[in-house]
Amino acid sequence: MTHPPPLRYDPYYPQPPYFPPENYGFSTIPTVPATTTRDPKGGINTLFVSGLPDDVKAREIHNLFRRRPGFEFCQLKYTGRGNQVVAFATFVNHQSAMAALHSLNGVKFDPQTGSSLHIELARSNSRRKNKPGSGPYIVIDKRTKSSNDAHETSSDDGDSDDPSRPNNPDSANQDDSVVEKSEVAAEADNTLAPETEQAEKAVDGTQACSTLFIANLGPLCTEDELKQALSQYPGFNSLKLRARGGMPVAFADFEGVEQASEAMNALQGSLLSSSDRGGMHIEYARSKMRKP
DNA sequence: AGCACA
Repeated sequence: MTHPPPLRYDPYYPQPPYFPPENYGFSTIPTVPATTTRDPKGGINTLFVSGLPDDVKAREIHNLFRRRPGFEFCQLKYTGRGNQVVAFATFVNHQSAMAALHSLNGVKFDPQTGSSLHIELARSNSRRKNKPGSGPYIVIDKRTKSSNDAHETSSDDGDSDDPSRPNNPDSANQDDSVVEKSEVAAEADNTLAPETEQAEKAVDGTQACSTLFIANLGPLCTEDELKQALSQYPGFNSLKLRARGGMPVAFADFEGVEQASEAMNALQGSLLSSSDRGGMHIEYARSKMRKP
């Protein structure tokens, strides 16, 4: 017998996906914010990425998505057949996943070969592996050492934690419930580099800033507790916690926008021990913290 | 939905 399903996540969902409450080596960072799989239609927050060269590294996939607002983690999967490599990138919500999809779909991934990315919504959300020590990206290598390319059936759905089935882009998908294709014309021949210098804007339109605004904190949140969580990330400078009336808010200053973004993406929606109203909500602050 | 300190 396993544990009874916790109803607190979504009492309206008949079989809520169970996210184990263990923290993967971290004391203050939970697994996934509570926004994960809620409604069936807009609830997909994982992207399916194809069109990758066969020598792609998981690190490259991670670097491709890590700056996108709301990014959580990704996994690279070497499928058993041919040279096909696919990746999955998971975001905090459907909205941020779509934003990343639109900004990266069709982008030339390798100028040498001219291969460009094809990104669509995954058929189901990725779940973080239970294995401790899993970093910000995960590699699944199903390539067989012996030549085994004569099989027609996909043999990659053996485990239940398989997030989504990669479909061959050349063959028509015979699903009766076809995932709607992205409305972006993928024919556009844009050689846009993924790392173009642009004033990074978050999903909600806020301007990137090296100071973060943190809300949805519990009334008993302490500065030390928050500082402990933030100082795990490089470039963390200082923290200011101020309680205005009821809910406290905080400002966390980082060396640069990049470091602030990293911390925001990593900590978005995560719980502190003092949290009582759900995970932290983190945005870019409207102005940088003054120098001490 | 909540953004201060100078």
